[in-house]
Amino acid sequence: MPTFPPVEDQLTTILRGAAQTETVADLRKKLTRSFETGTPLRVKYGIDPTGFDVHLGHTVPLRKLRQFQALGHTPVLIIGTATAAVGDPSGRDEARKGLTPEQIEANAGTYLKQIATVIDITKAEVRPNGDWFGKWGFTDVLKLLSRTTVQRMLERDDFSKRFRADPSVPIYLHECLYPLMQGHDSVEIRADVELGGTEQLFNLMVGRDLQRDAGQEPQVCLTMPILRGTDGEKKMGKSVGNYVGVAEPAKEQFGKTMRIPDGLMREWFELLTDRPPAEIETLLAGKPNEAKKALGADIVSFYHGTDAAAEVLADWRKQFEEKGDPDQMPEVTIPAAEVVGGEVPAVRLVVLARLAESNKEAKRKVDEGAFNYGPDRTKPADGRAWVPVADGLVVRLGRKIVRVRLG
RNA sequence: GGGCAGGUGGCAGAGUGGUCAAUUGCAUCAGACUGUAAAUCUGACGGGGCAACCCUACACAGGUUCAAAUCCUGUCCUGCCCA
Repeated sequence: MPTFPPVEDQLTTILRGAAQTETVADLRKKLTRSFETGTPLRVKYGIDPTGFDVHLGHTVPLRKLRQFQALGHTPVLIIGTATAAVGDPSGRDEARKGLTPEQIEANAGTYLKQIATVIDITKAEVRPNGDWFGKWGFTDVLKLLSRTTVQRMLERDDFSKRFRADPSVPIYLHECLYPLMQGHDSVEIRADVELGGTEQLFNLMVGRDLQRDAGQEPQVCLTMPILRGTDGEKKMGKSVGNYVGVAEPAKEQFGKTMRIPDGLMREWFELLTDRPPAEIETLLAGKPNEAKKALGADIVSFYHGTDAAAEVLADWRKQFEEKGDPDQMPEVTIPAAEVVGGEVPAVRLVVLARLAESNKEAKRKVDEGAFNYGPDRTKPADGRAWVPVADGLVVRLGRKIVRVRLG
């Protein structure tokens, strides 16, 4: 029989960092029973495979799931293969576009791999909700729909905002199905606890209702604060482009972290690292730059290991504090045929090195003095000037830096 | 089904026959300053060309015109009101 830490200790861990818990009393009850009977709680977290990148925003609830796992409970991951086709309206001011089955299928695989960096997926249950919704007939859908009312749907903030906006923003009927589907997932897997961001509260609560209807004990809904993205304003998200992906290279993760506004550091430390509160306070009281480097190193260590973090940090110092070149930089191979007499026109070089998307842009950047090359950071006189190119030449444009290989 | 209002660059939102590759704000990129932060200032911001100029673009398809984002017809889509 599995054994668990004392109930009150578990509660302390679980509630740390949580935004809202519906309800703590229910949670205590479930934990107590679990402790007494040696039965792990089933902790649900759902993710819709709507893109290729799992980002740090997703990891906030995932890290909570990891804590549950560490305490001995069972994570149940719902891969929203069915729900992704609908699109979650939560926190949205417009409809999401549903995805095609092919896209969903492709995304689901890469998602799991990325989620595995946060929780031990071999000891978790992974359930695509297409497994049950795929078997549904129209009468099943009708039955699910009859569980709620238009009034209750309109109560939710996302919808009422869209409804009242002038001009109003469409609310499609299928979007109303989403919370019901998510709620039904809880019935299927008999969830004890469901995790989500604060904007998920409505959806999570629907699960409670549906479970009650099905004669199950309602799940505990645990919401985590929403992580703001690199811009320090908006919720981290794919569409806004303010995210740091868990699968990104160490250097990217570190660089993006260094560029977040200072005011965001506390939030990120608290939601993305395991640092004890006292240490966070000490770091934040010190030099912001040092604190941010510590934050970046924490994040990189988690996904790429401490060695990678040390390497990235060393490169950072080299590049920005000693104004040199980092050891690690991307390489771009340019065809030898482009080189005439050992030289290439500046604009052409910028394009070939993929530092700019078009000749126009390349020319502009060269004219702006954003481009330089070689150890002396030579700037060409203008876009037409010929640049001597040898294998291994380092070229820079703004903060982008690339080593050129001849091929 | 009927009436009305709309669909413009990543977003918001001007533009109602040539002066429009399209004002402005946000976002983005770059330069200066810095801690690759913030704030501030400056510049850029469809593609090809050194350039004259050419090509593509203002929901989609046609049409009128020397000339269309702008006018006409049809299609698709959205909102509001009525049923």
